[in-house]
Amino acid sequence: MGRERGREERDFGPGGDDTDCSILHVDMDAFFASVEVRRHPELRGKPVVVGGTGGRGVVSSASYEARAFGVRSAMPTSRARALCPQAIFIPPDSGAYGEASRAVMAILRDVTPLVEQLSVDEAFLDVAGARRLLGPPAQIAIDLRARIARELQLPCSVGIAPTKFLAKLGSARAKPDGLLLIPRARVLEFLHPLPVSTLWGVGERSAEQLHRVGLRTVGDVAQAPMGLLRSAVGDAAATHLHELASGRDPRPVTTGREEKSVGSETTYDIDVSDHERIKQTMLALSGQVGARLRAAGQSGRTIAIKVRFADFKTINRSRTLPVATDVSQEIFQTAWTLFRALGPTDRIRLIGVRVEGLAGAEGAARQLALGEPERGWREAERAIDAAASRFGRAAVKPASLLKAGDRRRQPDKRAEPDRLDPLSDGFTAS
DNA sequence: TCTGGGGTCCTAGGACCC
DNA sequence: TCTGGGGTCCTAGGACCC
Repeated sequence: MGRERGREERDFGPGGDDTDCSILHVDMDAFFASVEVRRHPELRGKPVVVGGTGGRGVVSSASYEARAFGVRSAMPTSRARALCPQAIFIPPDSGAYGEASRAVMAILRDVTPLVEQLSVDEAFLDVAGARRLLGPPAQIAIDLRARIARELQLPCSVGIAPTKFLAKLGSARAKPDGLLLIPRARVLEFLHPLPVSTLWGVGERSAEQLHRVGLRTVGDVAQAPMGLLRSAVGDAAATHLHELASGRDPRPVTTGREEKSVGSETTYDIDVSDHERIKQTMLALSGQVGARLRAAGQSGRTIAIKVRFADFKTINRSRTLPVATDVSQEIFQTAWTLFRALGPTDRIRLIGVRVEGLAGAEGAARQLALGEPERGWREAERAIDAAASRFGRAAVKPASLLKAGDRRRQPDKRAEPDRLDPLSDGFTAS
């Protein structure tokens, strides 16, 4: 096993022991922060925090300079400010990160079509088939890092190992801006001293359960009797964790995973009691979800809402329709019915709308053929989609989302519901 | 310090069918 | 007249990941 930061050639030359290490895990370093630094070069070397800057924001990404002060992802922005007041705080720009992500993934796919994208900033590659053309995996990783740095000016770390889980551990250990090869012969030596929380699928709760029965390291889990493991985390997880802890992980790198649900949610700056306000939010969220479904040519049968109360208690309610839909109006009507069924509520912090059980658009097509009443809505919404793609989403919106003043002037883009997508309950163009 | 928004997967109970 | 067990679908909750 060798660690590299600018010393790749010596540690990972073609003679390196990367026999049957054909899985690469590529993970961008402090991705959002790095993209911001790239477009604002004056920020280089400074603590940069990307995250919600409103009262209830959390940190999405922190540069390593900010991490030195203890700033971490998912931490409330207010805490990050307390830890590092001199940091530069930047609101997220998902469009920019998506664009950077596509550029990264394109480079990865240039190496091999066997790329499994895990999230916006990480992916697995199986380079077994690329060996003959591009050299041993370690060399491929070295070239890949160099190319991403040169063409995109973005740092990343790469793990190389016999399995996905180990490759992921490798990239984590190599950060920032490094590379780590874990040869098969040294897998257990690497794995067993690590804390149980390193295992994929072990979060705070499972770690607690494992600690409770005396298991603290990955080695402990590998050697634990299955009965004990099952009592701590349940049947399925026990089997899975025991495999991972033993260095086994048969999951292949797979391409083209299908999406299973599409949702949108929003947290209020101040908890809301007014159900009319909730209704407007649901209308807007349903509009976003419907628009994304239609853009993706998908539809789903199950409509789910999520409600988080002031005390952070969170509930979900769902209803499955006889026929899949991609119609915002139908999503909204179902969501609103589910909400009203709750009766009077405590103050609400978050509202979410999600469509699950996705299938291609055949469901929707069938509905169209049957001439069901949603047909009118679908056509109206398609017209809005077309207008929005020409003039922007802000140009078209449901009349009920316009504030009184907006009826006479341009929509106020800063007003919360106006950022949300149109619904067709009588739309207007501006 | 007070907890975002995008998701996936698992469990468990009840309904319903055979 | 009382009752088994398997399979599938639906709903709710929760853990987890990035």
